[in-house]
Amino acid sequence: MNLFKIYTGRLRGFLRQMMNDGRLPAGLDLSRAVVQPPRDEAHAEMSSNAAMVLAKPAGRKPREIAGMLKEALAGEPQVRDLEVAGPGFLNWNLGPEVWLEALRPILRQGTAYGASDMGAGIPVNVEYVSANPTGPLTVGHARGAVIGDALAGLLEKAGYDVTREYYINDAGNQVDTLARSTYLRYREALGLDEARIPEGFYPGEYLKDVGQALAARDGKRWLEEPESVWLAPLRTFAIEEIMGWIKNDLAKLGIRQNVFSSERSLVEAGAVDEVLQVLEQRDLIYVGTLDPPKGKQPEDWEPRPQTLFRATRFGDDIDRPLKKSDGSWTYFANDMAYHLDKYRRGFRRQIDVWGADHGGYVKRMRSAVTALSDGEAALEVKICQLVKLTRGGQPLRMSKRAGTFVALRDLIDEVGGDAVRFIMLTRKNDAPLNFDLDKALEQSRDNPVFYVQYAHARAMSVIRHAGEGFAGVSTDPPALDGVALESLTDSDELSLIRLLVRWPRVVESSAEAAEPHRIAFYLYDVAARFHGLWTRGKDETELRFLQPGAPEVTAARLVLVKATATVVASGLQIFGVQPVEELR
RNA sequence: GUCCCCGUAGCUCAGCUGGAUAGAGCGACAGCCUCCUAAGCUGUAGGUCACAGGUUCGAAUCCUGUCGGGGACGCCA
Repeated sequence: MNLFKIYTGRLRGFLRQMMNDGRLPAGLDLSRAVVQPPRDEAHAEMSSNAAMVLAKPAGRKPREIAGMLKEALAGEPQVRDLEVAGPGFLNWNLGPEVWLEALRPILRQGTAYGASDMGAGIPVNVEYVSANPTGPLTVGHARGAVIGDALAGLLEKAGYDVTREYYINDAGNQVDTLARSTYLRYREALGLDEARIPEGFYPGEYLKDVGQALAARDGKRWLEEPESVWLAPLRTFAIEEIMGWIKNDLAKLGIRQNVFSSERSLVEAGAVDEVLQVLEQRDLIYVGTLDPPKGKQPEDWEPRPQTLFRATRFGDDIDRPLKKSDGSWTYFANDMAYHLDKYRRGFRRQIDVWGADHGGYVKRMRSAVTALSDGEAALEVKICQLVKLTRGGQPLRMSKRAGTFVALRDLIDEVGGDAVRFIMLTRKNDAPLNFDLDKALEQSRDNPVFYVQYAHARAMSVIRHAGEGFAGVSTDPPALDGVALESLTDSDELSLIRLLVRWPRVVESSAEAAEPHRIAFYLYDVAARFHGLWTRGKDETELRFLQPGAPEVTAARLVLVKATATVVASGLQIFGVQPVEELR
């Protein structure tokens, strides 16, 4: 149920008729001819660009086509105030009863309202966070986590079959370094060494906890053993420990991924060899020597023949190495194996959410997915820009080396998971984000979490009041469903209704663009109109939602209030944020 | 040197994939509480959409170039 979709369909029906009876040339592409809310609500309630879009291919003047459409649409019983405007827009209004009736599905469907079948159950894999298991999550990771999870929720709402996935980078040098660093902390926990962490080890204090946990579990078991014995078990132990923290932090944000894929398991299962096979079959692999990188030149650069993937065939800038000089696979080779695995699990559409520092990696990975799937699968990459933490406008220094980086759990403890989630979604993923700790706690219009939650709480407050002191008015959805709505006539009421009715459209366009932040802005907009209406009731008491002595009016307004709360809750659900019943 | 992202009001940012007179918040200024939560609301001021070309009925949006900011550039992940 999406009014704009319905009218787009009708309009295209008329256009097809015109093509059939020769008033328009046959074979026109109608896909760009749509019915939308106009940019400026003052113009009309509905608007179509059809005449302008079709003018050129039809060889007719926009206003001429618009005129024909106007005539056709004039026969629709609900359409009124039809007019051709500007360069060829066709504008019209619907009778208020159409908008009022559109409120009912909101109450009937509850937070399911806005769901779409656009995705048609197509499987989509969204991979996000995928932080190295070498330390706790930072604020930077949180952004990718939140964006990825909200995107997954959005696509689900839009009818896709979404899998939420985390790729554990538990292979390679970094986790070996983790194991060695853990060993030092383990000795420290047993009182053996002063904790002086040499160069080349992870200095983070958090590893003390891992060392102690290990000592508690295994006692002195590893003390006399050589590295070759303890490396693997300590690595496993540390990774499991830290993944536990990570999952815990994610849970506090309401994020639960369905699948955790282990890089090491994939490699050990021979997934990289399969990649090589596929590449060889398609002649996409060769041994060659790369030119040294321009600009910042590594000191130890020497030309060396390497095993290369022909990424340039798929739009990358250079071919990419698959093997390190010690003979082990590059991260890229492993990652190819992982994405091949996702493809073989049935995902033709894959989305990865990465940090800004991986921007240079996008082309090669997209190339890889195209190559490995022979063009059947496509990878989209959402790059998340940096988060700048401030407090009262003053930047907080974040340095991993100095150990003063802000751990995600500290941020959550200070401002709460919901605030973290919502604020991280108030910017597009590819724009930098300022996160002000004071703002996140502020209870003002400046703080979008609060502002949107307040709208929901206010709505619920009205419904509570109605339930307490209004004879003849029921607040149950089934009872509200039968209520007459004609008394909703104020222009601000109708304007709020039109905004609520746009919700399914917002879901679809946001999902199509893979931009969850649009939901945040929409919810803010809904909140603003609701607060506005509320406050008008201060002066104009006849506009208050609850009208003693007028049960019909009160009931109709309760439908609107309930619908507002429902749409807000439906949006927050996509974000994994709990709508609050009241503010404390 | 190459590639990617960004540049919109004093500040922080939207702008529905090319539409009509470019919109919010903050800050500034002027107002609104006997009353469903003033934790809110209303109004005013503020713009060469970085710049220059191009594409077209129409450009903040698409293309090219320039300037400015950020990120990336074999054997880290």
